[in-house]
Amino acid sequence: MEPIKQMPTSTRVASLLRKAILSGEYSGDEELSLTKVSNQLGVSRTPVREAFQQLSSEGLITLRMNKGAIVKSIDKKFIIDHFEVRILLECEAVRRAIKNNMDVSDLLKREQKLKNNPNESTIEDYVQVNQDIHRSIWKAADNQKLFQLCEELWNGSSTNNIYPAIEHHLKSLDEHIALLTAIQNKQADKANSIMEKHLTRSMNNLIANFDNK
Amino acid sequence: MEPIKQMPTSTRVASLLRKAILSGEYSGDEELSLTKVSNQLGVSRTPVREAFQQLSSEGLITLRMNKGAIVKSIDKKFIIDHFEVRILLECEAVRRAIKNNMDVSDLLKREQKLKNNPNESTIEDYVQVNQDIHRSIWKAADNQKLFQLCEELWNGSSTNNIYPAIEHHLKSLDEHIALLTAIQNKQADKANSIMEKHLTRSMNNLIANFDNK
DNA sequence: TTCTGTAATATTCTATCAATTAAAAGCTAG
DNA sequence: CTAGCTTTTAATTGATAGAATATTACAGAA
Repeated sequence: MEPIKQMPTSTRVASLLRKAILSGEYSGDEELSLTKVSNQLGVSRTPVREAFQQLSSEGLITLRMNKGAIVKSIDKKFIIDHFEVRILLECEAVRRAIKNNMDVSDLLKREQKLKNNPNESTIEDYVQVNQDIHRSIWKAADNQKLFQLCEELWNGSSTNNIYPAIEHHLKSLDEHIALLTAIQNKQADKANSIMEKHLTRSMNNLIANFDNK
Repeated sequence: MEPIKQMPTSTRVASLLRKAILSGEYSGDEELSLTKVSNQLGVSRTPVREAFQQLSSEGLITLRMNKGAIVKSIDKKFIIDHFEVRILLECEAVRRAIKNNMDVSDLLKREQKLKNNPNESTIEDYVQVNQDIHRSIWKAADNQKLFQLCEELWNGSSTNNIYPAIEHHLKSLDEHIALLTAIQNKQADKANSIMEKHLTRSMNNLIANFDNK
């Protein structure tokens, strides 16, 4: 038996609420009752409190002294604002990764493998390699703060938490290969442009999905 | 008697620890004991825990499951990384502020007043107008996420928390006037360049101060 | 030396107490 | 009798302390 490594309750609660907020289960400006959430989830109030603070620091809810929390309304502008910053930071990360001679050979191999054997791969494989590529780029940029913010924006981006649509990942595959190739050839401007288009497409995908509800 | 509006304990503790960490009172990779801190400050463990999470989200400490927290080592690279991202974001904010026709007349008046009456102004006045200028620019950029991150970086920047040196603010005064004027005249590139120099000077100031200890 | 079991120590979660806020009932004045 | 203000009351959050759980250190045996 594998001793399943258990997440802390506060983190679990935060993930749950994050998912719920980003997927639109709470309407904007709705009040989040601390006690209600704790009762619904069957946990104590303390971990829920901690989850609230976590989400507050991510900008998904706002806390008021002695008055509880209200959820930010997730509208079109929210998504655009989010991705504009993501584009700014991730493009900078790509530039720095190229300057630091990032090694992309392993990632390229994995992407090629996915491309050649599309039927043997699960959706989780795509998600995993997708995340690995982005994380590797942030890492190669060699700037702790930049890495931290990229990760924060990644987690707050509903694309990865909610709708890992298969078509989206298939299109991303070609973009990723082009991106990695550009990095390998040290074509900074080209890599930059690909990254921007890649993220813009993700954003539009999300907005379209958002408008349909 | 005035009913002083009290900050939550967790926020107070977080401020205390943030100041301590940024000013180098804790050596890098030092373990922070939850119970010790709570005993030292004479408060319960819960608010300290919440403060830890706050600081963790700011990247000043790292938490490990059931193993407590360790403080990030604040070295030269930490400061450089921090300011490189700040420059990236705040320069983008300036560009957007200009595009959105930011109104700088009030801020310009306040700066001129400070410049003309240097003796009637306290250090707090400089700090206040300094913060107001930057915040106004972020606000005028009209991007919630960008604003949030700029504020986060501002708070995590030791310049404002620790050493509000008077000479630094005097030099900043001229830079601010030049910056605001450039914004008023919609000279995006110029404003950008001024902002970058301004922040770089802050950074170098901080590094010099850091090396002296 | 290496592995295992026990003890100590620190963290995480729960339950209770205290303080603040919002609302409802009651009272006075017009 | 109604409007407006005060007081009381209900409910929610903030803080504290104790119970449960996980990790680390150390001692003893293979």
